[in-house]
Amino acid sequence: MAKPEPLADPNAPPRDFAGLRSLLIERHQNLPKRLAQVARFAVAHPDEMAFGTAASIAEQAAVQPSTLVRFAQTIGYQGFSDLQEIFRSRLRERWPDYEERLESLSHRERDGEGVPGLLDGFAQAGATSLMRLRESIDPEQLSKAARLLSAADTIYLLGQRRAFPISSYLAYALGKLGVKSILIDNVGTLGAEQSAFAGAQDALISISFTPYAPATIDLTRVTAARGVPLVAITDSPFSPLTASADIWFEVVEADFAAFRSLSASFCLAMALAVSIAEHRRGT
Amino acid sequence: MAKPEPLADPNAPPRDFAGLRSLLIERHQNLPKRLAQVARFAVAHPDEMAFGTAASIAEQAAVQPSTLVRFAQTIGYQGFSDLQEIFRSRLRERWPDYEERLESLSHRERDGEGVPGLLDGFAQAGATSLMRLRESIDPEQLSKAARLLSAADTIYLLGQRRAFPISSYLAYALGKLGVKSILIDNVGTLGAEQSAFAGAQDALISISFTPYAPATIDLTRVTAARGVPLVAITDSPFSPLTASADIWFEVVEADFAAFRSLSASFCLAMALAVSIAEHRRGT
DNA sequence: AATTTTCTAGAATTTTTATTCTCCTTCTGC
DNA sequence: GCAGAAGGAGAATAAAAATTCTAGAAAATT
Repeated sequence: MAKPEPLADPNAPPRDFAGLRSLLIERHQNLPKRLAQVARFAVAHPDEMAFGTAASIAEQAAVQPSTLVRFAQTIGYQGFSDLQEIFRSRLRERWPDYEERLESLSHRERDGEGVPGLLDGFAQAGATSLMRLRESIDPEQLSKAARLLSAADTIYLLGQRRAFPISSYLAYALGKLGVKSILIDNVGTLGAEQSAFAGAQDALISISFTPYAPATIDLTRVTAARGVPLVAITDSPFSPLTASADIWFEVVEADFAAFRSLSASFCLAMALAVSIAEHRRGT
Repeated sequence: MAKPEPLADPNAPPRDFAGLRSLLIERHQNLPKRLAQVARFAVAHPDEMAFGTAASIAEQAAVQPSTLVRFAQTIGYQGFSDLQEIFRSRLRERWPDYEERLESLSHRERDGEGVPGLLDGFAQAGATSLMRLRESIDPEQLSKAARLLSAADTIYLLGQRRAFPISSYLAYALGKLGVKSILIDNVGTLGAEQSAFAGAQDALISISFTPYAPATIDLTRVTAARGVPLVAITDSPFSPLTASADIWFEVVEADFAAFRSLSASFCLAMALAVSIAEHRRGT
């Protein structure tokens, strides 16, 4: 063992931002003048530390670029780039990859914490999705969609595979709200027949996420081409649904363990259903 | 004026993220193949665009680094670095902190009016449900359920009306995870026939909430009576499902505008599905 | 089908950026 | 106030990154 592995090295620098931050705060007073200066700057402007180049940061912190390197090395990192990685990771919201997850999952399982980790993970993904949804949906769009849909005689609902739970839920909710709707469930591949009588006086809600189910795409296209107003719920502006949609919503769901949440999509669906009913009542 | 100032140049590329994003969405279809590919990647992974180097981004987007430069120049930027600056500025601008947002979520309800308030309301209900779920589910129960279900030959899935989205989602998720399952959708009231071959070597997941759908109750009772192990997801200890269940989970969903959230139920379903698969893999 | 134009991959080049090194300055302890 | 050590500035170097260039492939046009 000529080269001791830094597994539990107490001098090893922290790999996460929180740890680094407290380390800087703690050590900052017994650091040489310039290095303390850098430490203060780093704590005060973590964003700059993440994005800037050594030169630009040095200028703002009023030190030499080389001082930044010395600083990083004094703290215990390999160099400035190594240190910067920590600051960048803070802004990266990305979940660890699937493999890494599974790895840690099976490790924690031994300590009797495996399964609850799943529950927490999905709960977290769901909550994140809901937060994002609130920020990304334009109320005006929602209002417009509700107006368009409330004018429809019958609302046709289309969603296959992963989107099917949402379309079937909409059928349930609209029914309860007294709004006439037809669920195109494509049983027996009768989707074309189920949607055959939709006309310009009706409307269609199509829901599809990557990888877009061909049935949804095709049925949506032919139905919209017949002049049926279309509201789409999908996950990208490049989705095949957006082209023919009168109004479309982009819902980006967070994922965990390779499974995307559905919380945000359901939330939007519920809001849509209720606001259609409100519009109808107001008429 | 030898050098015209690009003040109101219509060809000038946007300097803010929102503008860039819509520009990409708009132009992406009349862009060459590779450049369109980059546009899609950029919209889908803005974080990567902000952090990565040209080489790393190129690899992930499956193009050449030089293509990124061409892309940036085609859009109107000086080069890749110039373009990247936009993506970075987005992360610099505002980094919303989680607590603050949660706070605003619970307070905004009061001054919510009409349609936008709906979205917030459902988001809040969903988030609340998820929080409660994390606290109320006993990890040990979940683990036991996963063990029981992973021992089954075929997993039968039953849920009607409001619970149907969940059972149909489970059919999708288990399929993707390579776990044999059958969805008892009761089409044509053929539920009894669909579940007829379930035996002691199989298992049943029944999902039902107040007011419990008669079809779910009846089918569950007769199937469980035949000795099929039963895991139930329901909303009360007094639910008609609990009596015959080997393991049951109580999921209490928050509601808004007379509609109960489904977030927690989905979250539990996902956790259950993945942990069944984990158990299987471990065997 | 032929020709022109546009587009792309990959190598070559230039530029930018981090790091190292040397020499000078500033403290510290006696 | 002097010797010695530690700290710091700035030039020099090495590494990495972006950009440009060129030949060839693909697409569009005639």
